[in-house]
Amino acid sequence: MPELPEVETVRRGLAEVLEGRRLDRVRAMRPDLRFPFPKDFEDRLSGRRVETLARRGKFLLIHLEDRLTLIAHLGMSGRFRIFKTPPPPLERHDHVVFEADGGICVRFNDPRRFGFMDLAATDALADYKMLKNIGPEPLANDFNGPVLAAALKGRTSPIKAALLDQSVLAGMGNIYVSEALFRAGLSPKRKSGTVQGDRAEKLVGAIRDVLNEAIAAGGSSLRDHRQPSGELGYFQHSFAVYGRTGQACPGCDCDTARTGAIRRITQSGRSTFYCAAKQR
DNA sequence: CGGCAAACCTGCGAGC
DNA sequence: TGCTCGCAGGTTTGCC
Repeated sequence: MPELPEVETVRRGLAEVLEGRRLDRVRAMRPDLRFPFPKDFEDRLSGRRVETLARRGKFLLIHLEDRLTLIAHLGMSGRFRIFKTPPPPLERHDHVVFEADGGICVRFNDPRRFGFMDLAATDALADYKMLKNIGPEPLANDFNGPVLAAALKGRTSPIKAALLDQSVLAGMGNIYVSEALFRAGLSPKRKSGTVQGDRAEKLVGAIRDVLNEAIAAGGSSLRDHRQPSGELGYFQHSFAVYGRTGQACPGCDCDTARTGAIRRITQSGRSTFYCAAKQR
């Protein structure tokens, strides 16, 4: 489910109710998600105060007192929901329950269980296996055309695949890659290494714009995503190409009958949507 | 290094 | 109604 905008939406929603609060009790309702919970998961979290919530790519980082960090990944279908005491009955696939002071109950629900949670020392996060090889944050101030161009230089894979590669760029997923390439006018099949100079500059602008707009909309709710408050995101209504096979692309004067308008192709096993007339 | 298929797991909609 | 199939926002692993 979640790409950077959805994870950022979750981060903000949880930060609002959890920062500064003590976790009275944390319970894992099963032994594993994608991976087993770490040893003493519940005991190491219970009783600790939440300091801040951060995000790195699609990873949610919950910093707690005593320099402990809870690392959470939502996989495809994971979501956090906030309830006030008394909370409603547990639902199917509610796998982790956080009870915080002030009558706050947070639950992690994940039908497919591709998500995971782990604990690490806050000061050792840079060495954490799944974080240490991750690429630059697209919304950071120091991310720009030359940085992206350098990361793509010499690569022969399609630009679609490169942007999905979290070691090239952190946080992009299947939706926002298609949308950003459309905005930048770049074919998803273009060789990564040819995205240099102005093309890289334009792509960076497109990536930042689409991510910022999606965050402002609370993310995209296709099926699983909800803001922690329970509200739906609404950026799905702003998609130009994702899931719009056969439709005309917006703001494009391409000849729908001739180009077939928005096409869907498969790249590295995943759907890509694009306009062959506008994207080169 | 690159590319691809398969694996992990459940749910949903389409088609018969 | 019920079955099968294909598809789904992610990531890793193994193979060529």
